[in-house]
Amino acid sequence: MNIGDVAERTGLPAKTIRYYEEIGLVRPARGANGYRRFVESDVHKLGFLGRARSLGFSIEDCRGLLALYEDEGRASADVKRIAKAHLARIDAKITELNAMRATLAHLIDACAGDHRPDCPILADLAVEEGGGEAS
Amino acid sequence: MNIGDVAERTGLPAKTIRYYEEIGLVRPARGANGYRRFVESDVHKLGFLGRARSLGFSIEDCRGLLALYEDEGRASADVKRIAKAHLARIDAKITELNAMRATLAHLIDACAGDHRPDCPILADLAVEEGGGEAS
DNA sequence: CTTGACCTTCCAGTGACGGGAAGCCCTATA
DNA sequence: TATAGGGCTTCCCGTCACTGGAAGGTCAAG
Repeated sequence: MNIGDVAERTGLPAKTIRYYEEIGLVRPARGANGYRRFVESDVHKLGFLGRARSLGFSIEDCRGLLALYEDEGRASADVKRIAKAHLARIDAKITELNAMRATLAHLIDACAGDHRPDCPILADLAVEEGGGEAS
Repeated sequence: MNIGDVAERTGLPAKTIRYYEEIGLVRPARGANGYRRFVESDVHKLGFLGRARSLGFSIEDCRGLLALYEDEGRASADVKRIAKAHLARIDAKITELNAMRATLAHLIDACAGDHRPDCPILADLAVEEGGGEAS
């Protein structure tokens, strides 16, 4: 199977697949013409990678997960540890974004949004002390 | 004022301040010795930038906000538009992260996390169709 | 035999900096 | 006055996970 077919089947761009080979996540064989020749297990691995990436796992996480996936004798605890660490990062990011969202929504709400120059958004960004309190 | 003092007062690393100059967000004067010489308005602008960045505005957003900030005759609607677009991006990101979080939390919950190799997390990543449904 | 799709490698750029080297400048102290 | 140190300068590379594009080789169809 050529890279184009694999791209279609996995939903990953060909560029991405080449990149994954470059960093050693997959090792497709090569045909006499120099083309990459993918077998089913390559496609399967790339699908795995695509789904793990879409869950926000980093490339290094994926490398670890893939190694565990291919290790028949792994302990599920090892996988769970990686997943829990990632979940914690997600939670931290969500918390951060929620805080931003609250501040920003408050400022937007306070801004008339008309032709006049008065703007609480800019006023808040201009002050030295952490503004944004609704008091 | 030298860059070190400005870094301390604004909380921005000196590297970041130099970068902001490089991309034209600030234009500090130069002393005879080649050192950057910051005046109060520079410090104020950098503080503005730091706060806008901490709210997640992109550099290009910041450039626009800064221009509006310095334009006495701006319409608050222009500021509000930028802020609302950013809020929408934040909301999209939060939605995406919540979806990830739900899937991941579900998988983690289903994983025994012991010495045995059976692992729903890997099983889900291995299948072709979008798994993770609690059904 | 040509066209056009597909494949290859290599190089550069993204966003927003951070690390570190090489070298100049300024001040304080011996 | 010599020197030690800290701060400042520019420059270049590295980050993360790709993406775009150029230049050129390969293959199937007409």
